[in-house]
Amino acid sequence: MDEPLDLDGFLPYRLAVLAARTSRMLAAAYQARFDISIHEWRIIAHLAQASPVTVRDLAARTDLDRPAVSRAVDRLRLRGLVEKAPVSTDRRLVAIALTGEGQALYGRIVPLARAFEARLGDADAQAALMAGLDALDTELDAMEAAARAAGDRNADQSDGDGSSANQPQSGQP
Amino acid sequence: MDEPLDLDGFLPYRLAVLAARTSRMLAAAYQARFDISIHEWRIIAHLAQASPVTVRDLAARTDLDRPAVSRAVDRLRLRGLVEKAPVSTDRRLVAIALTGEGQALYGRIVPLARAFEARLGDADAQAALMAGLDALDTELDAMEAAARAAGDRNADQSDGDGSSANQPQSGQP
DNA sequence: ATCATTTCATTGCAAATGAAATGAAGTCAA
DNA sequence: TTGACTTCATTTCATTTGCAATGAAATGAT
Repeated sequence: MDEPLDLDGFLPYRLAVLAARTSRMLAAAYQARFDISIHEWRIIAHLAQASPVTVRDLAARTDLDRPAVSRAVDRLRLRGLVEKAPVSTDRRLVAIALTGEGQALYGRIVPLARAFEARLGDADAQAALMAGLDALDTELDAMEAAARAAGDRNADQSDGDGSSANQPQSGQP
Repeated sequence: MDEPLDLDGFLPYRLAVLAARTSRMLAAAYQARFDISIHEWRIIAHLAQASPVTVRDLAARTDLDRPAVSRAVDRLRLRGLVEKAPVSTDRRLVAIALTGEGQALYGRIVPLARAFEARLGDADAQAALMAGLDALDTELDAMEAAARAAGDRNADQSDGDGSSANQPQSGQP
């Protein structure tokens, strides 16, 4: 090895740090006022968009693992923000939806989220960044597909549940 | 509120999900083989670049909070990968450096990291994404500076330690 | 129909994390 | 010099998370 990695020029690192920072700053807009964690907000936002949703689908859509979703949903349920119902066609499934109270809370947070996003740069800059992220998404999909096609043992092991969780996500662009 | 937020078009969300996914897939390249967590890798990578470093500076550079750094460093120390030494000029400080073993491990992971990055898109695409991320970084800095200048009570509270941790980071471009 | 396998949501366990607290050391003002 | 205040790394405490396990339900093969 000739030179240490230059972290500031290393894309995965740069992406991770800025994403964490962005999340933290957005969360600052709603956490103290509404006592909602990042995971909980993400779940609420998805439920507001498509409802009811199963744990499995919610996990895929939010890029969270299923225990995390299950627990976050239970926390939200304790606060009357979401409700769960069995699915008659498949008794394994649980249908999760926002309550009226959850909808109201969502409506109060959305303006904060929009205002925050508006400060991240003008429309052109944001469009450019989104295009870059879309391209990255495509590359990651390709990498995962290649790993599956190769039947590579290491990749199979490390992708494990992640691969199956991502599959429906890729199917819903 | 007229319409629910379109999460796929919401930049902070898109960024968070792709960053998490990227990190997870990169981590898959080294976690099973070397039993190194994402935080630990980040710390090792920084120590390989600049050493010795204090917990404070390491926390700032890795965008982690100080307890997390302190603990990760202790885990790495238990494995003989890093060492700690007091700083004679300021007894509060602890100087952290990679051991020979830590350097060797770093050297084995770097090719994996580089190979992973190379698969994230061609040089032009990556450069465009990095440019977008740099612009975002600038916006986030500006937002934090504005919050501090306004002396806004809410922003001060939620930024708290984060602001002071980010300060040296901004000063080392 | 039976049985093997897969899928689902939840739970258990151990480890990690975040916020607050702590005690030591340093800086600054009077 | 003393005392107030700040900074540092670590620890405590409560909570969350990740992985594995679990039991129920569904699917597929025979």
